[in-house]
Amino acid sequence: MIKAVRGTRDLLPPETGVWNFVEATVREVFRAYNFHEIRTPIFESTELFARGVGEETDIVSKEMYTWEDRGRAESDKGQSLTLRPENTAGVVRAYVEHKLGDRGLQKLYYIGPQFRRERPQKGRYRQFYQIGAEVIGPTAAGSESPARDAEVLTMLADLLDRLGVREWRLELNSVGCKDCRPRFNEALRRALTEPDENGVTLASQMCGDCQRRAVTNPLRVLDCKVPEDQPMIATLPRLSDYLDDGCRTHFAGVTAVLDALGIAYTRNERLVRGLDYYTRTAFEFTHGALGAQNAILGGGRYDGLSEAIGGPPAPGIGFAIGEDRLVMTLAESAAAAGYAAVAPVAYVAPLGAGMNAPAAKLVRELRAAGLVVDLGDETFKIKKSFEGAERVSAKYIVICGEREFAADAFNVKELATGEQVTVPRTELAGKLRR
RNA sequence: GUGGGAGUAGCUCAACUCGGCAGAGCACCGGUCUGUGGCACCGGACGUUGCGGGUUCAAUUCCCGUCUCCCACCCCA
Repeated sequence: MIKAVRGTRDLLPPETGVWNFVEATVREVFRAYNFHEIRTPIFESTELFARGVGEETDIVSKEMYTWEDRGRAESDKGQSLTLRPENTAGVVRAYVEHKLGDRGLQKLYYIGPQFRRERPQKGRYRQFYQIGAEVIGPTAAGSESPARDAEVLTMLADLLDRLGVREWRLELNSVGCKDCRPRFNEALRRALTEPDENGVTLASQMCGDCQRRAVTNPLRVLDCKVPEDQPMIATLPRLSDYLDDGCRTHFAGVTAVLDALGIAYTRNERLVRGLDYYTRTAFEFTHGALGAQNAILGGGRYDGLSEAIGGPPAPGIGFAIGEDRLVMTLAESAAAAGYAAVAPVAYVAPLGAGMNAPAAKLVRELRAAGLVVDLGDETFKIKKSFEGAERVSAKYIVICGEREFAADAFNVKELATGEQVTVPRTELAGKLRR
């Protein structure tokens, strides 16, 4: 048997109803904040991700689905293409390519599959779905303002509340900018790798991963979870002490709005993000029901990303929601269940040879009237038609035999009560609607 | 990429310890019941025991390999 490949899966009804509920709610909430949808290609030039996401990140260095696309002619050199591992780089590429900055501040959102070749586990798939949004534009359009960060965070809080997600937590930090972060990085590196009076470095006493990170990416030492390392991490320089005035003021601007709106957050000094492009504001919304993959969504500001891929200065802030994980937290949401459980109002049961055609005509009329109607088959015995109606949870069954079509009036039976009435064709849609 | 657990009917699970015809419940299909359902009874189909190899007269069972899922690390959403 041919099966879905490792790390991919089929989404089946009724669960697809929950996904539709999520996406419909997303579109509604994002629209209220005046975001517009953008759809970018599923694959892009490999170079986009190498430059945008960062050559040194795990995503680019070992998790991408990359292949050589053959050239047009035999002699042409092929082009390296990659299935998108995230969507921000694609959106910024489109922003640059279409000079969207000339139209002012852009508020864009996307919903779609992303691909990373990781070992699958709960809440982690090789094809997974992200819902994301980006605010990006020229500085003059206000793209750098902390008001935009706060607006994005507020929108997310609204979305989670509207979806019925309970017990989410917002963790917030500022990771500094291209000016102050290198200073902090250097201080961190020194603290980790400079020998003390006994000639011993701090890093050498930490776990293997941290010893490696101390050299390659000291920032990541901060979110090490090895218990033995925690006391040593506590002695390291604090990012907040190294933020320059601009970053400090910016962060204060974000929290001032959140405080005024009563949106709860936790300052997490050790929240650093894995993609190179993040600057200043970094955040995560977490949820307890997700096991080790507890981040429902993450995001932050990326003021240098446009330049990194060869575009004009275009500060921005965005996030990505792990839709698979979000749906997991919605298992008990009444709103999602209600949305998913839409049943047809009626099941039309043609009874006897030659009844399929007139029944099809009748059903088409009802559907045109805006009703959700299902249809049986003339070969079904009446018992089987009732079972079919039960199976799809129809409210009514409409019996359509030769007698009914002759009289142009139909027996309508409410399945739950057993109540049955005869209704003329012209009044049928009205009866079913009640 | 690393470590641990698990794969038997569409679903939930037995049988495995100590090798001897692969089973139950639910679901499915048909009938009793020809145009009024849900119940009941009777019957049916249920399977390459994840896949491949080995040991054996005989393997779901023991051994080896492999794949997939789950959990954790890692990473991230």
